[in-house]
Amino acid sequence: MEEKELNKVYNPKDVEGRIYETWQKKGYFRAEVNKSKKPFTIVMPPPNITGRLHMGHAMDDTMQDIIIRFKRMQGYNTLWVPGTDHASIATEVKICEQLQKEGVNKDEITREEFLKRAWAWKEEYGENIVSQIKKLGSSCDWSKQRFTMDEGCTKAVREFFVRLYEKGFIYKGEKLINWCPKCRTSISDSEVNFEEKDGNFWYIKYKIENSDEYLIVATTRPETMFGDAALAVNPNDGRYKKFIGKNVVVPVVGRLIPVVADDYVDIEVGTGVLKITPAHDPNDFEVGLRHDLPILNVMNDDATMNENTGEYEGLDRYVARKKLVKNLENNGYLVKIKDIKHNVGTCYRCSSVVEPRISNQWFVRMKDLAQPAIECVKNGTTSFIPERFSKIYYHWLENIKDWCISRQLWWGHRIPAWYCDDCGHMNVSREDVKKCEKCSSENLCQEEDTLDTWFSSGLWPFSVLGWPEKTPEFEYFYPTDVLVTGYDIIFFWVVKMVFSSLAMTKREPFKNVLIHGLVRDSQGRKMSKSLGNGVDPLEVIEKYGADALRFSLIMGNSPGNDLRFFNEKVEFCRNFANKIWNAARFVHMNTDGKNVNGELPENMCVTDKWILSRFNKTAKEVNDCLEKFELGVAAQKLYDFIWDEFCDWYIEFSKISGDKNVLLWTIKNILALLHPFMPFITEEIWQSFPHEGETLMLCKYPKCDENLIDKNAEESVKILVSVIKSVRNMRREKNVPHSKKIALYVETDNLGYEDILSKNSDAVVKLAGLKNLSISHKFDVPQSTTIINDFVKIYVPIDDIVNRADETIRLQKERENTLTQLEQVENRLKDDKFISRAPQKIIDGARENAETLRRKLEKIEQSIEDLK
RNA sequence: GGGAGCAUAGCUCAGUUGGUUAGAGCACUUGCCCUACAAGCAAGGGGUCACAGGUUCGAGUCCUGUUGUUCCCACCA
Repeated sequence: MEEKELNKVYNPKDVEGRIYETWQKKGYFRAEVNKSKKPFTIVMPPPNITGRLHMGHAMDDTMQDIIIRFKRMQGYNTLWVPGTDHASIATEVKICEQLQKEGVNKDEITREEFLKRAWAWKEEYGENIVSQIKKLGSSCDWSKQRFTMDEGCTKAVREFFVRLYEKGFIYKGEKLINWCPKCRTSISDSEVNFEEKDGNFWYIKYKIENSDEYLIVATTRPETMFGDAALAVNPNDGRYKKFIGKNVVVPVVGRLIPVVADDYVDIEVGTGVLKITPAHDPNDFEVGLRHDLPILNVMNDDATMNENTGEYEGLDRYVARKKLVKNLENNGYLVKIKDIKHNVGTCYRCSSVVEPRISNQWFVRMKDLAQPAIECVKNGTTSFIPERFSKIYYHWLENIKDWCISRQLWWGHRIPAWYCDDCGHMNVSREDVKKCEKCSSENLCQEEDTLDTWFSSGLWPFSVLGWPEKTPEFEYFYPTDVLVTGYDIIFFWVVKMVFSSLAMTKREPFKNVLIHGLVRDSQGRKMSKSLGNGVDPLEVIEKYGADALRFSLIMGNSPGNDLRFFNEKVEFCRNFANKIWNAARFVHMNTDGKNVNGELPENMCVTDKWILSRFNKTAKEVNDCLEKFELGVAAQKLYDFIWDEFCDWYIEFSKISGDKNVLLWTIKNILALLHPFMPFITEEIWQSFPHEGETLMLCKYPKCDENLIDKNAEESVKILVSVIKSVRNMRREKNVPHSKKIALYVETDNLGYEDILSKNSDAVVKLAGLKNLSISHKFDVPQSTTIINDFVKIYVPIDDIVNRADETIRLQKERENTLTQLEQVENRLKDDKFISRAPQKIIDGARENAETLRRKLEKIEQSIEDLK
């Protein structure tokens, strides 16, 4: 890139692709182990290979890129590892859909054929999202890109599984799990969403054996009756005490089951009698265990009724329900039907109603693994930002249940267990087993089930660095510094990474967890496919540019809070980019070919000193905010400084006076300070100025230089600005257009004020639209309007517009306002408690303020006097 | 049932460990092409910081309660 003329309007499309390619080609994103430098590591949450970039990713990746660019410019050896997730259920669903389109059913092809398709799918679409992430400007080390099912990750998964198994944390057993009949797999508790749906209570009579008496049970799922193992009542329920121990007849089915007493039964709910179906309800399962009840499964994988349901076998659960209710009604067992609303568990992937079901699955015993994960945050090894999310994290871990990790899917990490056909022994091993370790038989078959996706993504922060090998990368870059993710994924993912990491590496996976909210639509609704309200980040980039999108997702947003997405906001961020672009054009016009090198001169005028002071203060604030991950505030500070102080004031001043080296110095440092937020435009402009080094992204991040903080200069410019603003204000009040040049008399007995105003009179004349500026300690200007600001008294003679009566009224109003303010301050200063307890700094401030107001009041009163 | 967030200008949101007169963008009003920028410049109007108490010299900020609202967890008798 060479120096060249800049267009009048910034066009991101001409810039972004070209710059990104250069960055990548030059290898600026690459990180190598270098023990002489301090590492800073972020591992990107891997997007699903089924995914398309959405606003959530855009925000997540922008946050990470800002942090990583900041740290890179600070001199850290920064590594940002990207990658993708195989997303077992989501991808399997896609493959099945693809098959269906060809008229093929999943059971009609072999596992091998299926996997071949899945890999082909991954190859074809898996990189889509990667190219989209690049469009954002993300500076990840693409040479270290990983995939949760690549060789290394697979090795890590096996190592993790076997180690947990050997320590007894993994077991296989018949337990009640959530079953999705559509995906035909088990899913974990956190993968179930509860949705409120309309339903019914069916009140059904269960006759007591050899008696005319009966108990009435209210149920929402009558079809599970076939699996009833008992009725249960509360032992303290007087109504039913006499039935405890007796048998009842299951209607229609005719089977005898006992009435048991159990505290779980709530006397208040329903009829106070509960049917116990251990194979199809988690609570019933527990009750069943306590009373040693038989477990009778009544459904198939696809939620049709099974062989235990007689004539109902083969019917879908809802068809069977209808038929059964009819049957109950016809035979006089149905007492009544009540409409209710209740929460029904649904699959987080396909939204089908989940069937709780007894099943033989693999589990991780969580309790002992959870404890260190709790400790890790409690003792501050890992911190949540904002802190409040640690509460959610604790609550979840403290109430943790065993984790069902087996899935009846093909796409994923197949569980490394081999069953011996001869002796039945189960071989669990890191390597594929060819021979039974017990009987040496070679008749082995591997477990059909695969592992939950989160089982492998839980290892992500360390598996991507080479674990279980002790690679140099793992030794150097691990633990990572910060994880950036949304609050919706704390249970799914964050907790799993923490406990897995602690168990395997003995270290925390990351030092900080920066949590952000959801990106919502302009009405505050969640962006979703079904609502069709999603905004495509790529379209936004196309229209406004990546920098504008990035800035709009960050500015003014605080950690952990949701963000509403408005095109208008992107628009004003685009305008901001354009503002900088034009400021740069101005600098070029004033520096090109003029022997300006951007080195700060020895002697500077007050406005130069002022902008340097303001810049350094801003740099300090921005650095502080970034260290604390307060990206939204940092962006806001940059916006305010660049637009208000640099563009609106400094550039205007610089048209009159000031060293062009300071102008160039300031804009170049502004570009550096802004670079992590808006990487493309800052790089493009920086390249257009004379520069050292190849790229802005590897320049030193500006820090606050205390030597350039200049309190006097700031105070002086405050006076200039105040006078200029007073005049502009008066123009508006009196309807004097800027084109009408006016004479100005500034009265002050402060030599400092006089000095600063006379030295910068050109600036005041230009910016306030004056004919001339006179400064003295005393003026007598008849037929003039008088402005009294915090510093000086100003006379503006304008014959045709001054009206004595109006002037008096205006000044009296002014007097009232000032008086009220003065009273407030004086009251405070009269308060002994304030004087004795407030810090000296505040008291001094108040005194100074009172003095200023008093002087102002004096001047106003005198002016009123003069008008008489 | 348990927990958390939010409530600030017409709208969307900032507001650092409590500190003088509470900010921004958009929208609105008025005037401007002043040779970087009309995707702009200048100026202005608009707020009982949800309500009620409390702590404090001082509360948008801390504490308690109330109301409204959103979300998370638990839960399909």
